[in-house]
Amino acid sequence: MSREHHFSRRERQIMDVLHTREAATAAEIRADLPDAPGYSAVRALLRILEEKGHVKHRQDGQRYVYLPCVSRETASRSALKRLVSTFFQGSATQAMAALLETHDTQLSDAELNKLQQLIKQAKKEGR
Amino acid sequence: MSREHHFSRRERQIMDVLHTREAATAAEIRADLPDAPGYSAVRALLRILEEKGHVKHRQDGQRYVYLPCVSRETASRSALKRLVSTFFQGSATQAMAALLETHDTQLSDAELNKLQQLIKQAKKEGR
DNA sequence: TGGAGTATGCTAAAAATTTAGCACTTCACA
DNA sequence: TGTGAAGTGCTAAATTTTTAGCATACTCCA
Repeated sequence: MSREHHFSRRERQIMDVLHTREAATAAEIRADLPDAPGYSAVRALLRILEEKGHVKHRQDGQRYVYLPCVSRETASRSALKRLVSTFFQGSATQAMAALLETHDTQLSDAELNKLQQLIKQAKKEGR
Repeated sequence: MSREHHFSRRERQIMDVLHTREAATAAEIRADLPDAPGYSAVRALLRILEEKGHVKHRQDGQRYVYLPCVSRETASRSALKRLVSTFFQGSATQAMAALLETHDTQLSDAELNKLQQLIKQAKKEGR
């Protein structure tokens, strides 16, 4: 039993869908899946993910709505961490620089201001 | 033949190792792999990855050194893009905020200054 | 020169993932 | 009230992934 979240390909795809949507039915998940398989296949995967403790469901009327066990925030943090360590030698700054470059055309002044604010705050808290 | 890089679990692990190290021999890769399998297994995977065009090798003396076909920069961009869209509804700003929060204790003033600089620059270029 | 050490190539088997199919339940409503 | 639509549970099969094993080549050096 390995500790790490070594999701299989489909498992990861499903987890991604669940994290972007927060919650979804099997049918909705299926709709978002690349090369979507049959409905039963999705449900089988969900059952497995549930057994492994990565997903839970609640009953909504007569159908199931699935959600990740881990909050989006937690999951995003660990994903960021992995990404930063894989591609940026652990430097969050480099990662942020890359984000700025890639998305610069889409970032409004308002957002840039917000970032400046955040950085100022970080400076204060840093000492 | 699907367009997307739907790596299998091991394939992804290997690609990650290759991206962090830029280049590595089969033995080195194996050493970095979680739950490392046998040496032949790693080599087999590398052969597959090479067939699929994700990895190439050059001969160094009498052994192979493997490298990703795609530069770290390119790969990191697409990884960031995916992550931002999965967890932050496409908002790079939110992702950067998360990076600031998670790593704030580790960010030196110097780095924060650098970031401020980058943001200023983005502002200028933005208009 | 010949044996240990370290490589690669290849193939087939083991294990895991992924999938479809069938049986059954519930609900809505004609 | 009975028929279709939409859902779930479960099982077994198809496919992919993952692995080990064996044959072979090359280098280094005693």
